Amino acid sequence: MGAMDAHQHSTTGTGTATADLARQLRARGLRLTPQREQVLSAVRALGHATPEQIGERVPEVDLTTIYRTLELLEEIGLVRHAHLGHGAPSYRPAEDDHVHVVCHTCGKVVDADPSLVDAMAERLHSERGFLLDRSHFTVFGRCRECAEAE
Amino acid sequence: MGAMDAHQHSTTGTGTATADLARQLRARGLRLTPQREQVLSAVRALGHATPEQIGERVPEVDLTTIYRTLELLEEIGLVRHAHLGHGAPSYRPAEDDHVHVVCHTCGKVVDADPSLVDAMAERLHSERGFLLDRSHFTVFGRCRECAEAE
DNA sequence: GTCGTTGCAAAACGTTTGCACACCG
DNA sequence: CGGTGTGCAAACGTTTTGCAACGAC
Repeated sequence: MGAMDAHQHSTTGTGTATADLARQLRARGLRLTPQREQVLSAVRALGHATPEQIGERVPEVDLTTIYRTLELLEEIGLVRHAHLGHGAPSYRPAEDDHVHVVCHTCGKVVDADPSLVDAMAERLHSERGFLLDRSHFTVFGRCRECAEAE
Repeated sequence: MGAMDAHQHSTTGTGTATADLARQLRARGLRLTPQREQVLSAVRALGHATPEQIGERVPEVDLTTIYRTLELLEEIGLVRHAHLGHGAPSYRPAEDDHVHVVCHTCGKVVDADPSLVDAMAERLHSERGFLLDRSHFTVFGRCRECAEAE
């Protein structure tokens, strides 16, 4: 089991996940390996995952390789990461474009619409010429439940 | 050298930094120690600092104590921390209320006005009852200089 | 004198590096 | 076959923990 995961993320329009990967790698003179397919597949299946969680799902791939692969996949533009707390970063498919909202008290993570930061992005751009990276972005605070429980 | 730092942060209105600290500690049955005064003093003097940088400024205090003290000072509400990059967190006096804007490319950190996030805070609150913590907040992206250099 | 607090040593945690072998193209 | 990619082991930077001694109140 394991060879047949058919996540139909409509990435670049044409082609499956692996085809995207192969294309991007070839364009840079890099190689398509089973490990790279497996790690990308795991990220797509998990949605949000730390390097360690990915390692648990693909035990046959060494953790070192997972770190190196995630870095590569991020350069290629197939995955992204964000820091959702004090621990390890969380990786996800690049197509999942959203802003993370994390409760300091209960640790719950909610995905919010990227448009949430549009006003801020606009202001940073016009006032400072700063281009905000919406994906690498976490908002902390207290969720309704935790606020009420206090 | 060292004993005379007179940072007149108008904290709770009355009293000096140490008086604030002593009051807050006593209210919880905790003790005012030289180490706690020194660490708070260092944070106020440095403005932004990692635990290690604080340790360099107050070498007679053990790093372990610095970690424990920063945690305590944050609970008490006298300091705050934010994550400005992949490394160690940065601590600052609680009175310094601002939002951090960090360039991914050159690493430069700019302090922005807290009102920058007001629209987002308002929306999160009305739509989800979420109370945003403005101080623990970092915005990543690319600054004008780095964007132009590309 | 009590009990909160400290320093030291060691462990834990997440990540990176060096190197010989494996295998994609 | 050549050079990229992998696994293993070890180093690394940061933070936490356990414990005996210390000192604020």
